[in-house]
Amino acid sequence: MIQNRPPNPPEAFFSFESFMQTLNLSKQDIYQSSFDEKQQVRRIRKKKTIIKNLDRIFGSVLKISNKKGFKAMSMRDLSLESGLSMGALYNYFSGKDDLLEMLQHQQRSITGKLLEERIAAVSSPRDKLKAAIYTHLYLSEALQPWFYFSFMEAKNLTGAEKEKTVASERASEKLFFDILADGQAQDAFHPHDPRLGASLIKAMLQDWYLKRGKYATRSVSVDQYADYVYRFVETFYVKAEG
Amino acid sequence: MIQNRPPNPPEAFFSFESFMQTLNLSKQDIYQSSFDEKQQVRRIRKKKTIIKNLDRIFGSVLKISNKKGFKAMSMRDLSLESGLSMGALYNYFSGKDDLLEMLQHQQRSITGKLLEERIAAVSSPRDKLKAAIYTHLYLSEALQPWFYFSFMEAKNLTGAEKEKTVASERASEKLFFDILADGQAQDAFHPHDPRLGASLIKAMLQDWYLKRGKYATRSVSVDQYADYVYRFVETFYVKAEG
DNA sequence: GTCTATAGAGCGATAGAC
DNA sequence: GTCTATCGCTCTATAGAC
Repeated sequence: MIQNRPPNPPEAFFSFESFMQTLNLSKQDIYQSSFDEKQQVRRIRKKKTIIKNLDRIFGSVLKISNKKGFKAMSMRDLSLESGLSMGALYNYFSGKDDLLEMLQHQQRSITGKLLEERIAAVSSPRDKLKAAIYTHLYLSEALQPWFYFSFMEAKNLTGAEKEKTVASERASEKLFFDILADGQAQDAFHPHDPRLGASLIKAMLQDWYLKRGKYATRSVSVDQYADYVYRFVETFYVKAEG
Repeated sequence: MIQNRPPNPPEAFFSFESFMQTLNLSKQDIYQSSFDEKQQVRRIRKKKTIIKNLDRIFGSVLKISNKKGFKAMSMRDLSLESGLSMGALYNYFSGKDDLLEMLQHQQRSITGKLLEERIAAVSSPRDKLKAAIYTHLYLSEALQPWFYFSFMEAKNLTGAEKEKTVASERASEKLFFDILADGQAQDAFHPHDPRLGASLIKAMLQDWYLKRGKYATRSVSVDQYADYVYRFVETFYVKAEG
């Protein structure tokens, strides 16, 4: 088990359990820094309080919004669900818009960071494809309410938030596009249109967080799903080795 | 072009253009019969008026709801968008609930009817798989706003409507499950788990109507998409012939 | 005792029912 | 057009950690 300088890809790279450890660290960092960055009238000093309350707030926003929509969520709903008073809530954000912005920003930060890191950690097109599929599924498993929220609320966004969301969406699709195109350039993948391919892969990844309940009912684990999706994709794109 | 007793599958079975002719007939029938069935206080006699106005109403409901959600749509919005007065509107349905019910009922009727018909028209597992994929895509292309609406509003439904929607969703997944399972039983398909397979196929079909704008921007036609999806699925499931 | 963090009534604006 | 319910948000007294 204990091993120095793990090979490439490292052991347990394709296991949800070990993925979660990495994620939890990132999440705290991002809570903290996103709160520091906005130099608003800040009266809260204790790091622990900030993280604890932000976690409650975001969790409650997602819970309520995923039931009845962000727009239909009142601040009183949020106060009730989170157990924080109206006054307390407004110490953590400057308004409903700001709250939405924070939520979106954090999801994008975590997702982008981890996807990039883990794809960069491997080298062959085949490994990159596998890493991208697994990591995306692990992320959406760990942060399912965020992913669901982001999808459902996307069409209600306006202005800068809308643009950022669209850009982020495009970037993650381009990531798969690039892997497929590189694989073809290296003669490792079959020459199927990588643009449509990237869309279809994303569609399959998306189903995991949009229909999370269905898969839970059927006791399908994220690792089982990832394995099936990867084999499906591999059969179509990856040329036989040797 | 003119041909007696077309073979199985008939010519132009896999072309969106010819599919549309079948659909337009079905749609009129269903408008008419769904309106006749509900023996409410009916003051409208002329068939032409009924179809014309129901089409306006449903079109408007979908347009507004797909922008801001069905719940957020007021009857005033609908009156404005459809060009019908509040009084006129209430000749066609008894309230917002009833309107929703009619909309859902019609989508289910058309979808179920055409899917069944067209799958029954072919016999081999391979043809059935192809017919199911193409027909589902053609349906969601022709009725994109309906499909989008149904997906987005699903979580806001209650009671009997919710149950019917869930049942319909399950039925269409089972349809793909059965095709895959039959194919395996006949030794025509590889033995990959048909349950997960049905889910993944549905996920890819779903992307067509959820991201319709994206594919339009890229000038991907429904026939191109259908071809790609089918080849993708075929590679994984269908055994080489001979 | 000091000061951070919270409580929750209250304000003005507004959207929807009638 | 009116009227009410509810919205986002603010204000300031005070509870409680140190």
